[in-house]
Amino acid sequence: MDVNIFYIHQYKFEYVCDIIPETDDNGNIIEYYPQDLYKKKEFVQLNEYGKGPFCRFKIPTFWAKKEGVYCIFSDEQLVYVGECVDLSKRFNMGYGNISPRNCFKGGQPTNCKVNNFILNEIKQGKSVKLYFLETKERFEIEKELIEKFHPQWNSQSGKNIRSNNRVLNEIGMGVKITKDKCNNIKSASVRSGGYEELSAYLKRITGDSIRLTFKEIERIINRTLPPSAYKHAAWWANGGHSHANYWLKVGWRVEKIALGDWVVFSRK
DNA sequence: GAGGATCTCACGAAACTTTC
DNA sequence: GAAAGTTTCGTGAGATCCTC
Repeated sequence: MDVNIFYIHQYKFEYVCDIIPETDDNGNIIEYYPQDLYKKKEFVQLNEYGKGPFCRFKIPTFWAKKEGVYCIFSDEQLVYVGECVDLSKRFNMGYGNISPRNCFKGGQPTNCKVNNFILNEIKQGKSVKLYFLETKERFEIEKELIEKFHPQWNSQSGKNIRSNNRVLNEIGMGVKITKDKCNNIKSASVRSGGYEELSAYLKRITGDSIRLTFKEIERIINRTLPPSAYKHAAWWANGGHSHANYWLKVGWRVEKIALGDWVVFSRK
């Protein structure tokens, strides 16, 4: 019997390693608080799991560039299922090493959550083991396992559904209702929140790029920008939001952004 | 109730830093 | 200088809130 093989449902997972946090000379786990190192910490809020403490750990680099589904077990109990395109990166740069930025909103709360949970399990004397299934069908299998086992650390909403839709889209079966809704310019113009004025303004620009301050944009749209525009760079992403269509549809994209200060638009 | 606006999550790419 | 490691940013997508 191969002790490195473990069947979860009908899938053959390989044992990767035990997760072992770094310890000091006395064998005590080194806990750290990377959020203190973030230069802009005064301007952003910690995410739900950003408070820490966190630990550092690594898995063998043998697992680099391996795409598939991973499972984390705590004392023989399946606690988390995830997917990745590179297992080594996911753990050695993601879960195993929390960067300062990731403790804050707009960072990677899942990394914080999993790292902190692993630390707590190990502090309670439990052993945390990692298993991996190399597969291209990572989204489908991840979803299937989460639905079947309801692992404690997996969130119940958002990602799983998104992953499923991503798969459907990738195989050409997705019905992109959300995107179609966003592209419904006729109704959007009725409730555009002033962004039509921004479209019109950009349409009149003759150069290839323009830098506008937040105040200038507010004057153009004749209202204040929403708080999210000040807090989240994601608000300015070129897609994924209905308001982005107001600059995209006239051939512009956001090139650079200084939150709360200015935005550089450039022609697509 | 419909649909736009906002918030949040998650991944990967890019940029930057460190090590050899 | 190249490779490896680390950190930050950009993007896409779903959930929820809000307005009409």
